[in-house]
Amino acid sequence: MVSIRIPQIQFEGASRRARSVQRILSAAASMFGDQGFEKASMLEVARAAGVSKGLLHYHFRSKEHLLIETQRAIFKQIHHRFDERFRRGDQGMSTALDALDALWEAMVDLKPWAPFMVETMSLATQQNPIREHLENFYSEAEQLLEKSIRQAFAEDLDRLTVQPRRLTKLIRTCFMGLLVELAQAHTAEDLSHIEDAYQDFRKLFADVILTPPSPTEVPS
Amino acid sequence: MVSIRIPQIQFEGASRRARSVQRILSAAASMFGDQGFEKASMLEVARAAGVSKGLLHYHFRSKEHLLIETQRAIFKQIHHRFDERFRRGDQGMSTALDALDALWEAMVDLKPWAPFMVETMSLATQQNPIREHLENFYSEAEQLLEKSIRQAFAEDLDRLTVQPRRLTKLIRTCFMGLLVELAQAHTAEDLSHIEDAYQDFRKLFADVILTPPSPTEVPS
DNA sequence: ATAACTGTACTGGCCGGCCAGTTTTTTGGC
DNA sequence: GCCAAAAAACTGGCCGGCCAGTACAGTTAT
Repeated sequence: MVSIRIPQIQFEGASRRARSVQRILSAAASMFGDQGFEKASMLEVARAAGVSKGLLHYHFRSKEHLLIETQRAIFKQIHHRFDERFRRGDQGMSTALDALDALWEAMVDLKPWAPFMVETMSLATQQNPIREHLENFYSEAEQLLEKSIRQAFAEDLDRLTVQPRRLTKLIRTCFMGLLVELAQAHTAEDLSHIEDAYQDFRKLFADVILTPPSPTEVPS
Repeated sequence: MVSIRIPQIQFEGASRRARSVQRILSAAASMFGDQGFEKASMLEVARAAGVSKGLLHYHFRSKEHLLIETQRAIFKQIHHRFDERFRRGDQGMSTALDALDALWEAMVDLKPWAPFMVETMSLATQQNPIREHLENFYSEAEQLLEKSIRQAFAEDLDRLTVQPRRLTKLIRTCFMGLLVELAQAHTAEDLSHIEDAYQDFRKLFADVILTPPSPTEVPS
């Protein structure tokens, strides 16, 4: 039997309905991440959530709808964590690098969901009826990222060597890579390597994107 | 019916057996990439390869073995393309950046297999009997990358601001991200954005990793 | 003569969806 | 408060279809 570690996604409503839905969504993210969408059965998800299989179809039209709603919940969670870290300006969070750190910390916090995210990344590349939905989520996340970047870099716009749009794509790609690595990490050593990688990315951004080499320096 | 575009993986043996195996492997990579490993059926793979279902089980013990062999063939292909680009020193390919370009070009050449690679990345994060095999492939690829990096940077080792081991992880992460983006790209516009992202990565590496900021410059 | 290959038929298991029936919660009249 | 009655939430088993794998007798290429 697979380890059943199910961190809760969220606690918004205290109604019976809301609680059940949350438990199902959390279990779904776990099972879909651990076993893959196709391999994980509705019965297993139900068992992991501690409810009956019928209830899954009562709250969600189909297995695919369950996946979509799970994805939606995870993205909501990411946005929430990101806002929480970044918006609470209690530590002078104002520079672009702080925003980057906020995003990274949100991702590390949500590491348990990384395998599920990678699964959806794979599903988004395949030919299936839910691809459009998944792409929309990623597109929305990218727009949020771009907005945050423009906001975070507001006071440093003139120091930027790369336009915000292009910088968004670059950071998106970085975090895609980091997400995959996070999902594959098993040991604490793996994790520290990934943390190193992030710190290197951070340094690259700090040195080149924000602070272009002094103009007196002549490139080869 | 799904589009059946099946670029050949390889043409090494001209024997009937070899030809059949190649066609099956190519079809498998296509179908597993398009539909996912679980969803794609052996019958569909057989049809796409233009052979009978029985032949699949004649050459491969099981569906999982077919996946492993497909993955092995793709990695072989990547190594081959990389060597082809990098080793043929007909254009003064000698610097580390040229090696990076060679790797990138190999990946772009093999873009049709990107969805399959992403699928295996996802499978590698999940709990299933083939994870170990997939991880081994990725581990071997990383070792090859590190070897190439040490070789490519041989004459610039003293200019490096990051140790080769750590640089390897960083580049691995970059290319993981780029691979995911490649797999999701549909339009030529998408592709050009990804190409931009690579060029930005390249510039970051060129400016910071290889050419540290002049020591007179004082960081904040 | 041997290896490669086809086509069909069969099986054993799994799973998504469905539904008839049960339990819990809410509602509203008193 | 209290108690039906209605509504919502929930259960568990059934069904039809799909699919990996097997078996095998016959066909084609080397």
